Amino acid sequence: MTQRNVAIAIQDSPFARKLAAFVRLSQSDLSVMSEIYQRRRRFSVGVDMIHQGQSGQSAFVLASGWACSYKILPGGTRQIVDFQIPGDFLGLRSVLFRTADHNVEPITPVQASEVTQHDLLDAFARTPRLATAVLWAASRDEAMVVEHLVDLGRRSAAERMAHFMLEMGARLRLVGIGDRTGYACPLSQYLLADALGLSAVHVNRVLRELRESGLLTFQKGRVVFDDHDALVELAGFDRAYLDHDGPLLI
Amino acid sequence: MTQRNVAIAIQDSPFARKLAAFVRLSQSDLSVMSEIYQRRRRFSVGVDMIHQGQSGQSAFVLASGWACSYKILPGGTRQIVDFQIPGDFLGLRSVLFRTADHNVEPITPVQASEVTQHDLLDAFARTPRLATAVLWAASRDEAMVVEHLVDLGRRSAAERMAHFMLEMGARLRLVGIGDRTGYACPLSQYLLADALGLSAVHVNRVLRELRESGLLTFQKGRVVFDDHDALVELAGFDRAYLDHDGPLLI
DNA sequence: CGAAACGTTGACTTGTTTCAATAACTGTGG
DNA sequence: CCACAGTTATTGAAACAAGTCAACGTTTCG
Repeated sequence: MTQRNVAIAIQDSPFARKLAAFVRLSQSDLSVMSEIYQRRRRFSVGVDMIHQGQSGQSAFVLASGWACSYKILPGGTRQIVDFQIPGDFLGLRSVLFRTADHNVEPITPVQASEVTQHDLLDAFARTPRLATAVLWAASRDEAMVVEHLVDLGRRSAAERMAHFMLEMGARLRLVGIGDRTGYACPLSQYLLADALGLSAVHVNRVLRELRESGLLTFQKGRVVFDDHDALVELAGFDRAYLDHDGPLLI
Repeated sequence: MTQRNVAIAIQDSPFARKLAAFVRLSQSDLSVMSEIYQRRRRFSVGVDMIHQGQSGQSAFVLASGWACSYKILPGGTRQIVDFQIPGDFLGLRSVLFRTADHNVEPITPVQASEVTQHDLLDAFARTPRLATAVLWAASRDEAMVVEHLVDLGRRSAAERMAHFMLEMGARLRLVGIGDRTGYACPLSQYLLADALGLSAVHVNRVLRELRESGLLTFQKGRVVFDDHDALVELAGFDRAYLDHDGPLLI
């Protein structure tokens, strides 16, 4: 494969497309990326990809499957901070700060490209433009975490659920999975509970409520928006924080 | 003032010290910073520094006073996402994404250096190393937002309060305000309520509880840690996410 | 086929909110 | 310097959302 072909291949990956939305990537940026993009690893459900408190952890670019990042509290309860879907970068902070402050675990079998601490710091030193793009993308992820924080702080259980389902739907559509009517969702009610700060029992009740009022159905691994507009209304969902137009830095 | 003196002056600012913790700043990085650091603006309580939904907003480096960033929900309730104290950078996302996805409002009278959209993008294009440092620092702020999210999702009202007070104490000590015994805190119980996802009435009750059990006293604008160790125990507070050692990128 | 994980539902308990009323501050103008 | 208005703090009683416990049904997978 010629240098040119490699560049073209990497340019079409969901990850490169995401970064290109922030910064125009040079030929050398792309070749650094394609180098990293080679190494693929597989992870099974239940095997931590990143482990809280450990240092020397790698970051990953998710190629297929779902993962979640979470924290465990002293009491043993956990809070899921975010879910990662194909194209997402994960574990950035665990590399930038040498020690992981959270766990990341696959929810389904996962394929991911490993980005070692050395890869990443090296890329930052040699192609600061690329570094800027990565951190810029991370900043968009932060907007999602903030929205999640608002969920937990000021939305009722039903509003949270609606907001969460809409957000995942919008994110999945951005990477070409799922459509306006719904999407395949591998999450258990326990995972939803840990993400939304609810008990699993209450998640079940809220889902029934939403189903019976004709807003949303989540059964057998599939989310169906029965009344998309009413859901948006209920959740106060404004997808502005997920979008932005064109590269900002030329 | 000579070029050299300017560099020395800016090097001593809390903001430069913060960035230098991540990346070794070059002479030209410092002069870009000192240029930006000149323009000081004052804001009174109640005057938005950044307004949700508006574009063309500036970012700021807080020189003195406290501010808070928050979101307003359709129902009129609000969720405070974070408080900013001297040395903090605020409004980064509102510049990176052209449109602000949150509000920022002073809690006390504030002095801040304005960083216009143009300044920032220009600095990013010309000194990508500086950009990396800024975004890296932003990544540490994200760790705080994540910890706050865990507060709201999985900690009881008393644990939240304890965790919040300890975190603010640690942050303030990092910039030389307050000590191990406590700190001056200009927050009202309403502000605490909007940050912790509680009602103001319940904030009052929780504060009483903590006071009566000899853990923490918050009265007349002063937080006193009556039993620091017990508080850390109650909150499950681990300040690791606030610290890190030495510049990671040389 | 059996075991384990996941989903569902009811009855009861708890933490937190809401409403309402009153008290203590803070700052401003007369 | 006091009076007054507005904001902030405090407390009680009642209402409510969500959690816990417990039992049972259903799916998934080795």
